Amino acid sequence: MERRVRVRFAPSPTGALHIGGVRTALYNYLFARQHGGDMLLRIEDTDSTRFVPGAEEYILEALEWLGIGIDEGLRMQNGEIEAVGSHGPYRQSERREIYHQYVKQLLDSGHAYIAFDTPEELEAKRAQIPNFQYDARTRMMMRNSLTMAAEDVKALMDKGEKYVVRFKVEPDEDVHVHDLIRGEVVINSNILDDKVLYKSADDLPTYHLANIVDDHLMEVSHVIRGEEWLPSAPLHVLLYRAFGWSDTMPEFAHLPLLLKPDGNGKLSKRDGDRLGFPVFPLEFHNQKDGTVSSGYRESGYLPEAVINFLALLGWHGTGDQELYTMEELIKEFSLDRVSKSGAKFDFEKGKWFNHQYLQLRSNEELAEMFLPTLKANGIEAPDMKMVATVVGLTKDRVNFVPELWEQTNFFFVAPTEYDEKSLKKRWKEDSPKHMTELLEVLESAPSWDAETLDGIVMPWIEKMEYGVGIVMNAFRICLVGAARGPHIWAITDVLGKEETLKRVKVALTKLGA
RNA sequence: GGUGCUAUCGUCUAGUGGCCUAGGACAACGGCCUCUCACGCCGUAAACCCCGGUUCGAGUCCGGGUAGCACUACCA
Repeated sequence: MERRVRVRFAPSPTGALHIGGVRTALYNYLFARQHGGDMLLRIEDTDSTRFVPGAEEYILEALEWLGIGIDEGLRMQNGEIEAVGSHGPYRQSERREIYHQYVKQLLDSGHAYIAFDTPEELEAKRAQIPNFQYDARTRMMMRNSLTMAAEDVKALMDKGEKYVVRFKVEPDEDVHVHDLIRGEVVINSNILDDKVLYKSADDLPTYHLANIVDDHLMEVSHVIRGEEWLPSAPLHVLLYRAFGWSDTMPEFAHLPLLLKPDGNGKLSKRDGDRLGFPVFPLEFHNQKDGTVSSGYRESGYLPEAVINFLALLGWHGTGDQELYTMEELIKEFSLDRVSKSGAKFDFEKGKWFNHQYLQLRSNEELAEMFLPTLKANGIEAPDMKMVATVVGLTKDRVNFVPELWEQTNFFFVAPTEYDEKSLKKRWKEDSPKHMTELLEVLESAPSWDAETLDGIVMPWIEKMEYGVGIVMNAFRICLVGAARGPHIWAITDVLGKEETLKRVKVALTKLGA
């Protein structure tokens, strides 16, 4: 009996979508596509205190930008959020009634109980007893429906006293979790505590309950999530069993964590700020705390580069291939080739990926993407054909679109000053004389194309025995303002005869004739 | 503290008992190309956490240690 593959990505709208979360979404997506299954998106907003406005839109927009398609649940379509599928609603905050029903089932079957202990009382217990845990050993000394008479419980509830529902974990049992990446993980139930399944604070279930109920109801076949969930997986197995859903319990796969590039620990938002790279796919303006976080998209990353980079952080194909399109990833991906150990986030390699994918985009496309940077530098309405040409001449030397500016600025703005180091090395005593003569040679050019210019300038240099490097580098300084840039005839080609000659003349006046 | 997971070049990783004098990529370094700066190409340096065991043979299997990480909330 082969079940239809259905996976879900279930983020919490508590801020921008972390890059580790993006990778989890990606792996889910690849797995779903490969098996011809469904990729669902569900919003896990059961913590009303941590809700951040705009986070949900952000998450959906980020996935859309990256090309991680959603088949069911919530998705962004042309800037609008839409819900598709027959297993909704797909926001947990809208599923209260459903959870009520299942909590009742657990209560009725004796798998859960009501507890009146306040957060303050629990705090006191923890302070009083070292390593205090609400479990089989301690629950009989707490204020709950196990220790109190039924009528007292009812009385308290009728009085409106706040209470939570806790899962009753049976002691002394080895709970087996089968993990597709790690194999069999066994944990004794003694170390598990009687987790709160339903909170009194906001009349919503905790993650654990909502997660199991939803995955069951939404017919999820595989739960692919971060390793931080591995310790609570036994609890989830126990919950499936308590509900009587063991037969259809999903398969688990716990992904390795993304670690800080330096030092130790999990990659965090702060690392990005500290080391100067984005930790989020898109720029995010947090309305709750007023912070702004930079994003890959705004930093000039191409979505396909981010995807490729992320795919290889914790997964590797069978050969030496490093460059993968989404289609290739869908074909090649497999959970048993996912690493078990955490991966330090190597931002440098990300740059390389972007460089690779930048080369694959057309000059016209890149010119369009370059526009905002040009505008920021005061170039308002450039000739797009010219921009495309210039981009084509320089794209192989940059990793990001905005970097194109430092490679091409001299095409748009004539140099007003000249790089000192270049002058020292390339502007010789004879340079003014050479440039003055070169001016005449160029003036006489029958036409203004690379071939013609090369055909008259080179023989002239040779005849005069000036040395190609001496003349050309001085010429370059006149046009660029420094000893850098593409081939000189490519530059003159874009600049045109008039501008080229003008720049040489200006240089002669500024640098001394 | 407890429980669990993990452990190959600086980093991401290949490696599923002999093909490993450990392969690839990023970064680093050197060279080539060249009118410059880059790109590109070629090359160099660089790793099996430690100790036992199993085996004819261990990076690969087992045990112990050590280290790192995660979890240990009415957060997810």
